[in-house]
Amino acid sequence: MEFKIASWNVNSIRARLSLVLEFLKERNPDVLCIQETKVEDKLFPKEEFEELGYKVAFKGEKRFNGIATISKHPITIEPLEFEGEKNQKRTLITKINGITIINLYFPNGQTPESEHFKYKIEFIYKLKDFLLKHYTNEKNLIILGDFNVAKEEIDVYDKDAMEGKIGFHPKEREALNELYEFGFVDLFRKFSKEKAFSWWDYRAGNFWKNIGLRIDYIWSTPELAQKCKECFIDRTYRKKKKPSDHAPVVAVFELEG
DNA sequence: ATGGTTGCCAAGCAA
Repeated sequence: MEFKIASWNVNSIRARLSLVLEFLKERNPDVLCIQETKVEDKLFPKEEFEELGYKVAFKGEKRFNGIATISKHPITIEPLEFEGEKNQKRTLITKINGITIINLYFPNGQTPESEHFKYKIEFIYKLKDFLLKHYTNEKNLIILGDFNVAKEEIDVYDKDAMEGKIGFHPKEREALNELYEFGFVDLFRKFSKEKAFSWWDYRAGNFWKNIGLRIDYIWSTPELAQKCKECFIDRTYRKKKKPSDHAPVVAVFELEG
C-alpha cells in the first residue's frame, strides 16, 4: 500500500485551518504532522478534520508551540513522553500502521547569545539520549517536523550571510548532526542534491526572492527509507494567500500489506 | 538585509 506522510509548521492551526483543509483534500496524505498549532486543547478544531475522515491527536498550550498528528488510520498515542521539552508542548509520539512517528517542534533559539538558545541545544541532545534509550534504528521509526536548524551549507540561501546566525550556528548544526547519527536517513536528501528550502521569512518578500532555509525534515530509519519512493517540499502552499511561513514536506512510502 | 511580517490577543513576545 502507498503511505503518504506530510509535515507542516502551520503557524497557528486556527489561522491556517482553511488552507490545511485544502491541502488535505488536494494532496490526500495518510498522515499530517502539524507544528505550531498555537492553541490549547479545548479550542483545537478537531471536528473539521474528523469530517474529512481523519483521526486527530494533539497537544497544545495557549499562544505558543503545540503539535498535532492527524491520520486516516488509527492512531495510538504512546504513553512514553519526552522529558527534555520541559513543560512546553513540542513533541507528540504516536504509532500508526506499525510505524512510530515522532512529531517535533524544536525550539527556535532566538539568538545564539540567549537563554532560548541553550534550551534549544539541550533539547536536541536530550532528544538523542531519549531515542537511544527507547528505540533502535532497526525499528520502523520516523521523526519529522520543524527542527529549526539547517543541516548543511546547501540547506541555506547563503552560507556566508548565515554564518553564526540562528538556525545555522555551528553548535546547532553539530547537535543536529549528532542526532542524525542515531541512524536516520534525511528523506528529502535521498532524492535530491539540489538547494531547496522549507521556510522563508514573511518579511521583505523573502519567499519571492527565494531567501530561505531548509529546516523542516522527515527522517526515517534505514529500512523504512528504502521503502520511500518520493520526498519533496510542496511550495504551492507557501504561494497562497495568508500562507504559513513554512511549506509542507511530503514523503511517500510503498509498504507491504 | 542593522529592516522587514505574522499570530496571539490586546502589549509585547516569539518566531
